[in-house]
Amino acid sequence: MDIHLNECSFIRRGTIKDSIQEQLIAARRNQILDAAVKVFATKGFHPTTIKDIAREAGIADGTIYNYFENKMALILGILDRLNESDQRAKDFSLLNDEVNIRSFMKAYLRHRLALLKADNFEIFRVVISEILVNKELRELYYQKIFEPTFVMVEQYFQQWADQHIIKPVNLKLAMRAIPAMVLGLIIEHIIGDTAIEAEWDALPEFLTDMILDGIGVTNHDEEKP
Amino acid sequence: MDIHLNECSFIRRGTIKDSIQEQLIAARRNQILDAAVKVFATKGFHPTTIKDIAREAGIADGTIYNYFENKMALILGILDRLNESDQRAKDFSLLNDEVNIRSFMKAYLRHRLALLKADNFEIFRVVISEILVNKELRELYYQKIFEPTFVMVEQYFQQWADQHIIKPVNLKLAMRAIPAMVLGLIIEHIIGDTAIEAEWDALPEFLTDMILDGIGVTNHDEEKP
Amino acid sequence: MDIHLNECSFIRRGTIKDSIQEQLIAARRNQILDAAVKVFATKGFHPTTIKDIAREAGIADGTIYNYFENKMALILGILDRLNESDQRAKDFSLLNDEVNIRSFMKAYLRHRLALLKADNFEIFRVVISEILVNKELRELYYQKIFEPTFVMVEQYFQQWADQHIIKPVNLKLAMRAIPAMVLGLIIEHIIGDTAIEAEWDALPEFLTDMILDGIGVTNHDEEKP
Amino acid sequence: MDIHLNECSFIRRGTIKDSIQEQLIAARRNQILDAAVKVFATKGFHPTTIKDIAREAGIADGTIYNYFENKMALILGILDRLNESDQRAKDFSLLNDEVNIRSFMKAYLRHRLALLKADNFEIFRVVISEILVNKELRELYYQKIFEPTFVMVEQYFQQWADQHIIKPVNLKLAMRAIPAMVLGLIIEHIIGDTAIEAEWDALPEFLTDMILDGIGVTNHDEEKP
DNA sequence: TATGAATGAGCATTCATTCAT
DNA sequence: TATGAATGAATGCTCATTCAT
Repeated sequence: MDIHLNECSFIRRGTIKDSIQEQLIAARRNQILDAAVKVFATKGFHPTTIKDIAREAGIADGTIYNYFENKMALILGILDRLNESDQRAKDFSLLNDEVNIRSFMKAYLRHRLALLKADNFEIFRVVISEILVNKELRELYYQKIFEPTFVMVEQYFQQWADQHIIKPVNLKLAMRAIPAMVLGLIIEHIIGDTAIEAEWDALPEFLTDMILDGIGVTNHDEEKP
Repeated sequence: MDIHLNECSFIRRGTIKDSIQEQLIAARRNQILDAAVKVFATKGFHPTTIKDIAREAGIADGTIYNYFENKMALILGILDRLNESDQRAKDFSLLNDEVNIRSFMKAYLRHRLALLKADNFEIFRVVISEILVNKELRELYYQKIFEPTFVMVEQYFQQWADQHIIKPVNLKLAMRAIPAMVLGLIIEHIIGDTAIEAEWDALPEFLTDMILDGIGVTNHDEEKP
Repeated sequence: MDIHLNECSFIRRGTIKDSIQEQLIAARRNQILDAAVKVFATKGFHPTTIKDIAREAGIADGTIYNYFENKMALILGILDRLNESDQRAKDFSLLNDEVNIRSFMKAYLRHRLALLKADNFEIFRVVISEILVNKELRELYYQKIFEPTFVMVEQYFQQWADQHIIKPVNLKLAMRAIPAMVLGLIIEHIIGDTAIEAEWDALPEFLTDMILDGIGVTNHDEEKP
Repeated sequence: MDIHLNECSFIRRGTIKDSIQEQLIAARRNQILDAAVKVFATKGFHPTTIKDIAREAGIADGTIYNYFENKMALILGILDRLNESDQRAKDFSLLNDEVNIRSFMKAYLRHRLALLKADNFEIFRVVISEILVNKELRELYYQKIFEPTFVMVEQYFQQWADQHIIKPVNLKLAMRAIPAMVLGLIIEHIIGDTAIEAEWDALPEFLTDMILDGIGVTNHDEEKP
C-alpha cells in the first residue's frame, strides 16, 4: 500500500515526482467523480450521500474530502469535466471547413446532440437542477461556460451577418435562441416528452432549417410589410 | 366559480357553511402557498424549512400540515396555482380572432412572456429545478400541464399545416421547439444572462419572425435543393 | 340536536335533571371508552391518536377532553370499567353456595376465564403493558383492584385454613400464586403460545387440581419428611 | 468465546485486526445497551429519548445509530443480553445431577429467581411491557426464548411422566403453568405487591411444594372420584 | 356542550464533515 | 494518504391539548 517514491533517486523534487503526484490526484478525482456521476444520475444530488459515492468508488467517506472540499465541489467537478469534454471552441473550429452556414449548423447540432446522448441525460438533469438553485454553481457555470461560449459564438454570427449570410436580425437574441431551443428540447425530453427522443436524429436537420428558413410559408399576402 | 350566496333564500344545512369552510380552507392554503413561494424563491426548496414558511405565513408549523400533506405538496400546490394562472386554453381561444398566424404567434408570445415576468422568475427557478429532479412532481407536471398543452397546440399546427400557412415540416418537433425556445431563454436568463432581460420586449417579435421566416438569407445558391 | 331541558317544568334543579345529566355524561364516557377500547386493542396505546378514537366514536377530538382529562385518563377509564365488569366480590359471593373448595375454585376459574375470553384479549395486552410502565396507572390499579381483591380473598383462604380444608401453607403466597398463574398464562397466550388457547376449556379443572393436589406422585420415599 | 490472541503466532491480515474490531464494536454496543437499560428502567421505553441514552452513555446521538438500527433495536439488544445471561439450557443441565424432581425444581426456581433479582426488575418491567405491545418484538421473543425453552422443558416433563414421578396430567399445561406462576408473581411484584418481595426467599420451596403436592388437604370425602 | 383548527413542543433519524489512528 | 467511527446540528413531521366559535 505504501509507495516509496523516495527510493527513486533520479526523481527531483518538484518535477517528475510532483507530476506523478498530480496524475495520481487527478486519477483519484476522476474515480470519485465517476462514482458521483453514476450515483447522482441515479438518485439525484440531494438524496445521494457521501457514503453512497464512497461505496460506489470503493473508497472511504473521508477520502473524498481529501480531494473535494465538500459535496457541492463534486457537482463543480462534474461540471468542469462536462465542460472539458465539451470543448466547444474545438467543435467550432473543426467545423470551420464546412462550406456553408447550413452544413455548419447542421454538423454542429449533430455533434452537440450526439454528445448529449452519449453522456447520460440523467446527469444533466441533476446538474441543471442544481445550477438553477445554487448561486455559487450558477455563477461559476455562467463565467466558465456560458459567457465564453457566447463570446465565441458571437464572432461567428457577426461574421455571417457581415457576409450577409444571415439577415440583419438581433444577433444577441439569435445566438441565444438557438442553444435555448436545444436546452429547452432537452428539458422537455427529460420531463418525459417521448416525441423528442423519437425524432432525435431528425433534430439537427429540422432545427437548422427552422432557424435558417423558418416554418412559415412565404407569400406576399402574409408576408409582413 | 362565483358563489352568489344571497340567491339561496332557502338555506340548506351543509351548503353555505360548507362553502364558507371551503373558502376559509382555500384562503389558508393560499396564505401558506404565498409564504412558501416567497421563501422558496429566496432560499430555494431544500434549504427552506417548514419553520421558515410558517414564520413567513405567521402561523405555527403544525398548521401547514393541516393543509398540505408534506413539504413536497407545497411545490405541487405552487405548480397548480401557476397552472391555473396560466389558463393556456383561454389564452389561445382569446387569440382565435387574430387575423393571421404571425399576429397570433406574436400576441401569444407577448402574453406568455408578460405572465412570466409578472410572476417572480425566482419561483420558476425553484419549481423547474425540483421538477427536473423529482419524479412524482415531474410526472404530475407532465400529465397536468405538458401533455394537455401539446394536445391543444397540435390542433392549431395541424390546422395551419392543412391551410398551407406553415410548411409541411415535422409538426411534432415544430410545436415543441417553440416553447422549448421560450423555456431555454428563461433558463438562460435565470442563469444570469443579462442580454435576454435587456431585450425582453423585443422577444415576441423576434421569435415570431425567426420561427416563421428564419434568420438565413434565402438565395438560390445557398438554398438547399 | 338541541335538547330543551328547561321546557320540562317539573324537573327540579339538582335532582332529576342532574340525574339525566349524569346519565348523559356516563353515556358519552362509555361511547368514548368503547371507541378507545376498540382502537387501543387494534393499534396499541401509544400508536393510537386522540383523533383515531374521536373518529371511531364519531365525535370531535375536543369533545373527548370534555369527558377525560387526557389520553391516560382513557386507560384509567377502561381499567375502571374492566374492574366494574369484574365484580370479583359478587363472583365470590355467588359461589358461596358451592359445596366444597374444589367446586368453588373450579367454578371461579371457569367464570374468570370466561370473562377474559369474552372481553377482547387485546385490550388486556394494552392495559397490562401500560400498567407495567405507568406509575400513576400502576398505583391506581394496585389500590382499586389489586389490594381489595386480595383483602377479600384472604378471608376465604383464612377460613379454609381454619377449617383445615387447605394445608397450613404460606397463605399470602398461595393466594397470590393462583391469580399469578392465571395472569402468567394469559401473558403466555398473548405472547403467542398456541397451546393455552387450545386447552382453554381444560384450564379450570387442570388448575384446580394442580393447586389442590399438585402434580407430583405421592410416595413415602419421595415424600418430604 | 475466549479469544487467545497470543496463540496466533502467524498473523494473517484480517484476523486479529477484525477480531479487535469486533471486540470494539461489542464493547460499544454493550456500553450503549448499559445506558439504555439504565434509562429505560428509570423512565420507561417511550418517554426515553435517544438523547437521554446518548447522554447516559457519554456519546453523541448519532453514534447510537452506528450500532443500532433504531430505538426498537435497543430493546431487542437488551432482550438478547437477558437471554444470553439466561442460558436456560445450561441451568437445566447443571441441575441434572439433582437426585429427585423436588430438589431439581427447587434448585431451578431458586436459580431463576436469583437471576431475576440480580438483574434490575425495572428493566423487566419495560421489556415485558414492550413485548406485550410490539408485534415484532413479541414474535422475536417467542421464537428465540419462549419456544426453545418449552421444547427443552417438555423433554424433562415427558421423562418424569414416563417414570411416573409426576401424575399423568396435561403436560403441556403443567409445564406452562409453572413459568406462568413465576411470571405472574413477578408482575404482581412489579405492580406493587409488597408481600412477594417479603417472601422472596420462601418462594422456591413454596412453589415447588405447591406444584408437586398442592395446597389442598387430601381426605377421602373431599377427594375427587 | 361540541367542534376542529391552531398550536408548538418534542423527537427519531440523517448525514456532511472531522480527525485520530 | 486512507480510513471510518464519532459527531451533533439540523429538520420534517406528529399529535396531545387548547380554545374561540
